[in-house]
Amino acid sequence: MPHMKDKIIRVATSLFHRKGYFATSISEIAGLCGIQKASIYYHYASKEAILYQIHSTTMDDLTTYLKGNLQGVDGIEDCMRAAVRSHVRFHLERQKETFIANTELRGLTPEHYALIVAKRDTYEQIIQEIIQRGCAAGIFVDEDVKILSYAILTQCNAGAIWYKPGGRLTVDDIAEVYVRFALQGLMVR
Amino acid sequence: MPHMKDKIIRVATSLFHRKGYFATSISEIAGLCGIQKASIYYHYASKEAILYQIHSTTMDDLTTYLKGNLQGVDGIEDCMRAAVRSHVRFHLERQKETFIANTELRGLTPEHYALIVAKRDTYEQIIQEIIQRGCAAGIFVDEDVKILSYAILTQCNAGAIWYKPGGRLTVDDIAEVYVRFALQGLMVR
DNA sequence: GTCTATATTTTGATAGAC
DNA sequence: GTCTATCAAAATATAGAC
Repeated sequence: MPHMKDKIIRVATSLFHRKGYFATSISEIAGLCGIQKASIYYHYASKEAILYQIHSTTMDDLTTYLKGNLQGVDGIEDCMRAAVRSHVRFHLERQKETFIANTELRGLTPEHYALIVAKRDTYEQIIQEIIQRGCAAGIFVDEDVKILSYAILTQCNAGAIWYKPGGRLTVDDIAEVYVRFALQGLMVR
Repeated sequence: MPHMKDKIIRVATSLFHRKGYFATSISEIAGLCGIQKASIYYHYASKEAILYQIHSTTMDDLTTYLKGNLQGVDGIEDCMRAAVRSHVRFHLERQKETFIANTELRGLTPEHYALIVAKRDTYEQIIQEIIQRGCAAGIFVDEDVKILSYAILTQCNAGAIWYKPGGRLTVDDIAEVYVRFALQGLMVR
């Protein structure tokens, strides 16, 4: 991707994360890119197109990352560990984008909204299928699979809100806390 | 509280929840209240004052509700159950307000932001103290107390996002799922 | 307490030169 | 690929009549 088109995404991601999509203006994005606001429209058709791009690549990368981390893993319990670990790591390493993906859905056009929700459903289904298999096998607790999956995914997202790179705990430390907590909550005693 | 002042809050809460604070205009709020936008300013000094009012009463009510639900409860484990139950119920019963409280902090002035974060800290400390006592007593797992508390609080907030009143599960059903899942994750085996 | 009218600013987006 | 100039619409908020 050309240089400026990339830079616009990086700057917009930073601003959308800090101030929110609606509170961020095209001129602010342009200003931090060192160009005039009219020049933005050479690269993107609208402000919403920038938001959609962020959503789309974030969801694609998240799903690709999960599939890669599940490759060659055997056993339901280990699959679940790998899935939680993958989810947490991605959310901590791409904090700003995942925060936007979780909170700025309302800025999308109805068409784009539907596309992103479909991507999200695909991702969640991979996780839900693992939980489902564990419940059916009797090694996971007998609770509502959707509630369990949302609970686990959301508690991990929390990390992306308070995590500060370079702090007391590393990404791997935090990921393992969530893996242990989620698995302890899931496994029957 | 007088009639219209109340109605403005109810209408604004609904709009902020559905469209977000920045995407909602004063004229939309006024329109749904059946008055002109200028009349809003007789009741509130600014749009931000409306948002602050929502944040402030929601946090106060949340904390009051928790304290009431902990009254007379003995034992660390039962306190934790009561706390999670209280948290989930409040979030499901006051879905719109708690969603705003969790996602629209950035619309506040720096002064109001500091006040609301202080209220939130007070609330979290009550929960963290219970977890701390459980860890110290050796009945809860030996993990980072802040991570655990954020994980539990956030996973319950998730309910407020997807919960539809009148659906398959009642508020109490859902609360008990979260109580069991959180406690199972916390208790040492 | 609500109205009409308006001030002021800013927004997203477009046209056309270079 | 970036610029200047500009449009049209919408925003928050205020002034003053009733």
